[in-house]
Amino acid sequence: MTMENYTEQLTDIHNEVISEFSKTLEMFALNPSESQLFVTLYLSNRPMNLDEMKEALGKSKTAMSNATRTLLDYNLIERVWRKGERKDLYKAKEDLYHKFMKTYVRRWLDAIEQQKNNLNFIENKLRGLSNSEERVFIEEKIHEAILFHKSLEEVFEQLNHHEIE
Amino acid sequence: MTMENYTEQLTDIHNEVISEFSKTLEMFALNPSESQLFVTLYLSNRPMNLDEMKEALGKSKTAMSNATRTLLDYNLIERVWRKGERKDLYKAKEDLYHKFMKTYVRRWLDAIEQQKNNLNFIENKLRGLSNSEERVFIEEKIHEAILFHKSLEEVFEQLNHHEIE
DNA sequence: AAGTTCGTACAGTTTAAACTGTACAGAAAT
DNA sequence: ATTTCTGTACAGTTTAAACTGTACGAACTT
Repeated sequence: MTMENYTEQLTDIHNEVISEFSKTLEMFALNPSESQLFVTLYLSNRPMNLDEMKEALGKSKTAMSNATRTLLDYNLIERVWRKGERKDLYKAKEDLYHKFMKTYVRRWLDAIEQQKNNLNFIENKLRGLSNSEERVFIEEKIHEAILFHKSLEEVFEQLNHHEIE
Repeated sequence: MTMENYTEQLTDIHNEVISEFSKTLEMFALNPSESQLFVTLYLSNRPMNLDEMKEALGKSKTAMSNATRTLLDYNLIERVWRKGERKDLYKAKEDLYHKFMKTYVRRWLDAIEQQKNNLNFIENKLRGLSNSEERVFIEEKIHEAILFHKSLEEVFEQLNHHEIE
């Protein structure tokens, strides 16, 4: 096998991993650039700067800048300092599974809690109205919806405590 | 309180519930029409036909037709027969939480499994290549990614068995 | 201080998702 | 058999997300 062939095959595999892995990450409300960038950093044996990312994914520098910021927010990557290096460097965080679940589940739970609170507020507003068949029916439905949200919260809380073997 | 005022307030509450509850459902990869339609059926005390849905949500009949089909696929609503009624009638399924989690988690798991299998395939392809520092490094990363997928599968499997109080 | 370089804000473009209106096939009614 | 009605396929439009290129402030270099 020639040298060109070998590195070419490695590059292919590299791209295939990005393609597949990022599909999973996109399921967790990351957009394509964010997902692909994370996997790229994850597969890199050294930290990368914006220009290298841009080169690696064939996208604009702005897209890379935005994606890094989101991934930093989500605590999935970190900035790395290196002496004499002017450009910002980033690497994927270690301990992928825990970091990922923690961040993801947290965002998820926050959103669900918000909606649950709003439903509670609506329920209280409804209590101020006088009785009617219609009112009682809706009240019951809202109550059930709130329980549904509570169940979701409960089950996602469990994800936070689930240990990887 | 006048009668107009009363029903108006009930309508407001109705809409607020649709607004809030559908946000939660949208988090589970349902689109706006599907989410809103589900909540509408959920809050209705009787089955609805396409024209009633269209009226209730202010959207096109085509949108309602598409949304019902998806919700049927996801097993979240069911068709109801009524004597002498020509139009198709639909209602939300009972046992919201279990139906919802089951469908959702199933779709989720199927997708993750697919990507895990693809990563396994890539890993095997890599094994065919001769050794190098680069190869060993990537191989390790792919392996870790597969374990990540396995953990996700495991934890989502648990959701299927989680019981509502 | 003047000149570079870096990251990001912003406005504009492209691409994809959501939605609409029309037209039509199949079923029901007359 | 003809007409009416219902659900959906399809093509086209609107709206939102993703992305790009330019411009510029801040930080660094000379």
